Amino acid sequence: MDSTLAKGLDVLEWLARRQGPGRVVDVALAFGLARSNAHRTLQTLVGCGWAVQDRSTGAYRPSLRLFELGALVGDAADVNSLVRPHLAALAAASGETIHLATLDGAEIVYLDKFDSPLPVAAYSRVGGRAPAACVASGKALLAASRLDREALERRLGPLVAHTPNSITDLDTLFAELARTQARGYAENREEWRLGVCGLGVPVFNARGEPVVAVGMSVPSIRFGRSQARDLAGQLLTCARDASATLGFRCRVADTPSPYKTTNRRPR
Amino acid sequence: MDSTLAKGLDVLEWLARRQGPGRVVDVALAFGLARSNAHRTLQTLVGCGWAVQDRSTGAYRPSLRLFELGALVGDAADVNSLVRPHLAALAAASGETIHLATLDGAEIVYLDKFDSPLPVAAYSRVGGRAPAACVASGKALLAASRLDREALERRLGPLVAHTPNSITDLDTLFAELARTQARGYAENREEWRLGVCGLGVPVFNARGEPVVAVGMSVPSIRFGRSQARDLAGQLLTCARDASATLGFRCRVADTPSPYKTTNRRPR
DNA sequence: TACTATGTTCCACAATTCAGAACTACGAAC
DNA sequence: GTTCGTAGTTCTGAATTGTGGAACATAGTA
Repeated sequence: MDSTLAKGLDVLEWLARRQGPGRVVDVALAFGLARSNAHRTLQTLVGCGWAVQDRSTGAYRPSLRLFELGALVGDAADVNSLVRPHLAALAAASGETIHLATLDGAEIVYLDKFDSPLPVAAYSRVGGRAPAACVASGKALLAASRLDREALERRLGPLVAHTPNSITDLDTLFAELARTQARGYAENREEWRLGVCGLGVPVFNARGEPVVAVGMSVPSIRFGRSQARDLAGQLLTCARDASATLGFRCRVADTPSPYKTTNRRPR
Repeated sequence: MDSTLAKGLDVLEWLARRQGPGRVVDVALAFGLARSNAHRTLQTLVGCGWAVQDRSTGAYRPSLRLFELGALVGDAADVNSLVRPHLAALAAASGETIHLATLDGAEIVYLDKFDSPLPVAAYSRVGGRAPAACVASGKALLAASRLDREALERRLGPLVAHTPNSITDLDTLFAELARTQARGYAENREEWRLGVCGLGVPVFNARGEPVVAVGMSVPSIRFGRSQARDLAGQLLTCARDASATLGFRCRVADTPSPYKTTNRRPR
C-alpha cells in the first residue's frame, strides 16, 4: 500500500471534513507528521488542484475539484438527474420531505433532497449518511437486494439501536424485509430519529437492479395509518415512474412486479 | 512534490471522470505505468475507501466518498443549503431554470440547480463548469469582485469566443462589468450557447463578500426587453433575500446597496 | 492444447520521501 | 525597539518506500 498516497488522501479528507481552513501545523499535529512533511503533502494537493492556499494567511482549503468530481460520481449513469423531476413532482404533490438515497455498505448515502415547506424534525443533508437498517430508504434497498440471512448479517454487522424503536435483532429485520418486499414499500417508525417516520421504495434500472431508493420523511404526527397508506401510494407511483424513466419494464411472466398497487386508494 | 500522491490523485480523477469502471491495464496504459504499479495504486485507493473493486470483474469504480466529501465542500459554510429554499421559491415563481454558481478561477461551477418545467436548450449540470466571462452568473460575480482591469486580465487570460455574441475584448468586458455593477444584475445574450440567454445576481455573506451568484437561464424567445426586466426584478429579490439569510446587511452610509430596485415593477 | 490478455505476487535496486536543522517572517510581550 | 515564540518554508543526508520487470495464476479464445 502506497503510504504517501494514503497519507495524502487522509489529509484531503481531513481538510474537507474540517470546518474552515487548515494550516501546516494543524496537519502536522493531527497526523503526527514533521512540519516539512505536512507542508510538502499540502503543496502537492495544491499543485494537483485538489486544494487551494490562501495567499494572505497561508492556510489551505479543499478546492471545488472535490465537489466537481463528487457530482460526477453521484450522477453515475445519470440516474440522479433522470430521477430528479419525479422527486420534484412528488415533493410538490405530497408537501413532505423527499430524498434520493443509495446503499453504501451498511449505510445509505443521500444523493438528493427536496425539503418540505412544513417543518420536519429530521435533519439530513445531501452527501449525509444513515444506517441502512434504521431508515425506510435503506430497508427498501436491502429488501430489493434479496439477500439471504447470512449475506445480510455479513453486510450489516451488529445492529445498533439509535432509538427505542430501532430493530436490533437480525431475525426481526429479516422478517421485516420480507414484509417490505411483499408490500412494495418500506416503513420506518421512529427507528432512526424519534418523532420522524419514513417511507421508502426502490428504483430499478433497465437491468432490473435496484440502484437507488426514493424516501419520504414525515413527522410522526402526520403519520397515521391512513395517511401513511396514502403517502405510500404516491411514493410507489413516483418510484414506478422513475424506474420507467431508467428503462425498467417489469416482465409479467418472469417475476412479479415489485410495485404493488394494493395500497393505493382509487380516486 | 510527492509523485506517488500526485499519481494517485490523477488516477482517482481519471476514474471519476470515466464513464464506467476502469481496470488495471486501462490505468497502466492511460498513465504509462507498469501493471504492478497501477495495481498497487488502485489497491491503495480501495484500501482508503476512495474506490471500490467489483468482485467478479476486478474492475474499479470511485466510491461514494468522493460524493460525500464533495457535498461537504459544496455546502461550505452552509451557503448552499441556506440559499436553496430561496432558489426553490424563485424557480416556482418564475417557471425558469434557476441555478447557483460560484467562481473558480476563470470559470464558474454550478453548485445547485432547479430545472424549468419548460424545455430549455441549455444543458448544465451540478458540478459542471462554464467560462465566467460568457455567462450571467459569472459576470455578476466578476462585477461584484470589483477587480481592476489588470487583475481581471490576470484572472481570465485571453477571452475565447463560444458564440458570435461572446465578448472577446477585455475593455468591452470591463465596461460591461461596470454596467452590471451599476444595474445590479448581469445579462448574457446568447454569449455562451446560442438560443440561451441568462440573468445573474451575486449573493453576499455577512462580511459583504460575494460568495455565490443566483442565475437564471431563459430561451431567447422568452427574453424580450420587458420580460427580461421583469425576471431581473424577481432575481434581485431572490438574491437580496438569500444574502439576508446569510447575514448580509447593506450599510446605508457606507456603500451603496448592490441591489438596485429601479428595475422592479411595483405590483 | 496452445496462445493471449489480464490480475496478482515477489523482489532487488534506486529514487523518493522522511526528519531534523536552519532560515525567514510575523506578531505579541516586555 | 528588542526579545521571544510560533509558524511557514527550504535544504540535506539517510533509509524507507515505491518502482518495474519477471514469474505465476486465471480466464477466455483459437
